[in-house]
Amino acid sequence: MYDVAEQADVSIATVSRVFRKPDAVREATRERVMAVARKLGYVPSGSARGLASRSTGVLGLCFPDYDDSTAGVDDGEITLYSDEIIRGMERAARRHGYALLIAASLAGGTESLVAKVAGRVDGFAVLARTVPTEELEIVSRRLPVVMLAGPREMDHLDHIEVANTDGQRQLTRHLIEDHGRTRLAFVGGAEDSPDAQARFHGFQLACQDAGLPVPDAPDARGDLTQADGRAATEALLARPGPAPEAILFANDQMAVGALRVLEHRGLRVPDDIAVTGFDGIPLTRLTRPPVTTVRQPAGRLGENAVDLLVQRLADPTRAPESVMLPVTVVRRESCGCGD
Amino acid sequence: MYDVAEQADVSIATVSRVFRKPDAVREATRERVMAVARKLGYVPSGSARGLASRSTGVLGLCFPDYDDSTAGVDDGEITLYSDEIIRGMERAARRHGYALLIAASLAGGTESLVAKVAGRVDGFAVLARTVPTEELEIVSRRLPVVMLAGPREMDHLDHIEVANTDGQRQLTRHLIEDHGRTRLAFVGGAEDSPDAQARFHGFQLACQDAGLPVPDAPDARGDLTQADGRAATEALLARPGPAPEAILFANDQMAVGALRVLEHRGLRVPDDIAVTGFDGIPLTRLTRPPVTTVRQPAGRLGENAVDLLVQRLADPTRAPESVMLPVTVVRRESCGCGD
DNA sequence: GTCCACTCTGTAAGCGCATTCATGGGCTGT
DNA sequence: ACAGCCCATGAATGCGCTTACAGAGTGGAC
Repeated sequence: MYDVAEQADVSIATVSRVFRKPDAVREATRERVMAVARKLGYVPSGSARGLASRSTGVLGLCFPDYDDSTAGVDDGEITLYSDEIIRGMERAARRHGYALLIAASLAGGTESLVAKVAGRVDGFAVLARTVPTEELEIVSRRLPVVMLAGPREMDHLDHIEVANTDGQRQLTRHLIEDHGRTRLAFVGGAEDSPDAQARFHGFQLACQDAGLPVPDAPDARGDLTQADGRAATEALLARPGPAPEAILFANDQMAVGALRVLEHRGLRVPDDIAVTGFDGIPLTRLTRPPVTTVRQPAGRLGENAVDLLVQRLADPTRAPESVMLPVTVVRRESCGCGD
Repeated sequence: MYDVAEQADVSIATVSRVFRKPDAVREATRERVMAVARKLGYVPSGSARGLASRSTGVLGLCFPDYDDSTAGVDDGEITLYSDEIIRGMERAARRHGYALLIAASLAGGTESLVAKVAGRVDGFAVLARTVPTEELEIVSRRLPVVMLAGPREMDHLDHIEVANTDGQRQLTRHLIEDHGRTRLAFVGGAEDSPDAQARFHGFQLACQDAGLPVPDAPDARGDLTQADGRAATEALLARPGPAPEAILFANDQMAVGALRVLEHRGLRVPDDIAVTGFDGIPLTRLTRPPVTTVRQPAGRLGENAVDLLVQRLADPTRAPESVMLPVTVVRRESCGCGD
């Protein structure tokens, strides 16, 4: 910048103005500066600007590394949930003039989040359970943080969640009322998965609504993978007594896994047994039969996150907001609906 | 930082050391500082650090916004190519201690890339044709840039591409030699799509290899969407003379589109006519029949990009490198292979 | 011709941190 | 007990930019 100023025979302040508020500089001067800048290949330092202006123009997103968890064994088979969120955030951020900094949670100890993201952005979003609460607590005192999905752990943060409970409740009701299934089994996720919990709760509510017996716990649990879906299904079918008329899974991957087991056993879906999932991953529409599920608006999660951040940046005194994003029951063949 | 220093009764230099080189500070001091930092919720400013240390610890990625182009009409049906690249880069970047800044190309004029990304990162990758060459030219004088996919436009940049030509050539040879198809039709992309061009060229080479007539241009073109795939297929079938024994598409989306048309017309795939795609998107394995295609290693594109950047950062004098990533022919039913 | 009101540009003071260099204190060895 | 060393720390400088603030020029109204 100093070089540009010198060669254009102006002060660095003017160079700065040319880029920040071009209107404040006479046209002749501006063009002269621009020309020199181009010639010299001037690239303004984001760091310096950030330092001087106390804002970086960047928003952040922290998400878990799915490497060895939900990713689904079948390589790249699904658009990962977080991919959609990233995309949604990127779009929205761009609209607002921000860039997006992303970082999967790193094993690198406490320093990680703070050093990697918090110091470089004007605000950021965190996928629930990605970052230790304590650390969030600290960081959120310095800059806006919005929590994505999962329950609201810290009530002074903005927070966006999807209507897990309501979605599962609707889906269950559909099974009961529209398809007359009453012998239902629910396959949950790990006990510490809030989403899976909420979905099970929705299942409970629907049972209650219909006057069916309300179970205390899922009939089986799995780790949200296809393999666990298969295992859970085997387990359910091995139970004494009549087989369930429908199995509701806490997520799609498990439901898809179940399909294979059922087919293998000669059980027809949905005639002999209905199957449902949750999440709305693309895979569900491509299986045979296509799986009835509940679609999560992952992209909108990201967009809303940016909106909240931008709003809070504009007015830090706003009251923390908690948004509940609606979900959509997607009826397909696996529950008995035509396609 | 000044506050922390004051309350911990040390100088700011010591606070800095506690975070940068903890070993250089006596343990007692270090813990005292850490305690105060935690108490105060100290978050080091990335900008200031970047300024002082002349490096940001961030790598960047510029990619086109697929909003209204390749995205595929079927909402979220595919893992977008760039999603995989993002993921690959993020992983690799994290391994090397970098964070990732992403920005889809923005309509915001020339200022955009430079202001948004270049100034904030230590180096970045660009998906081919995302950024005007001239702008890249300028920026690449200041920091490492690696070009992803597409032909090598600037020979002083590091560059990674996938073996489009070779892949299509192999695939075509497979069709000819292993399935005995000789009446082939190729559906290309837009004329200014280097990837599609390269693939067509591979097709030409294979024809030549086999002593078949070598076409000058694709038999049809489309915009890489399913809709265009359908249209192209209709067009081909409407031509006078015998129908082709195989249609090779420049990408998967078009091939998938074709499947529907063929089924509708009562043509069996692959018995009456073989179909192949290119890219290896997940969708291809889920159609009926599954589509033979060529898988692109998108994730590895991203990882390699980071590797190149890191290497160049370590040694700016290295000679520019051009990496060609191998692709894999994935044989499935649509070409006549068993599944 | 004078004075005022603008417009455009320059001056200078930081922004929060890393880092070099100097300094002081403790320790070793004698 | 003293010289010599090293380790831990502090003081000071600068990274490249933004942004009041002030100053210089320009034009118009009187």
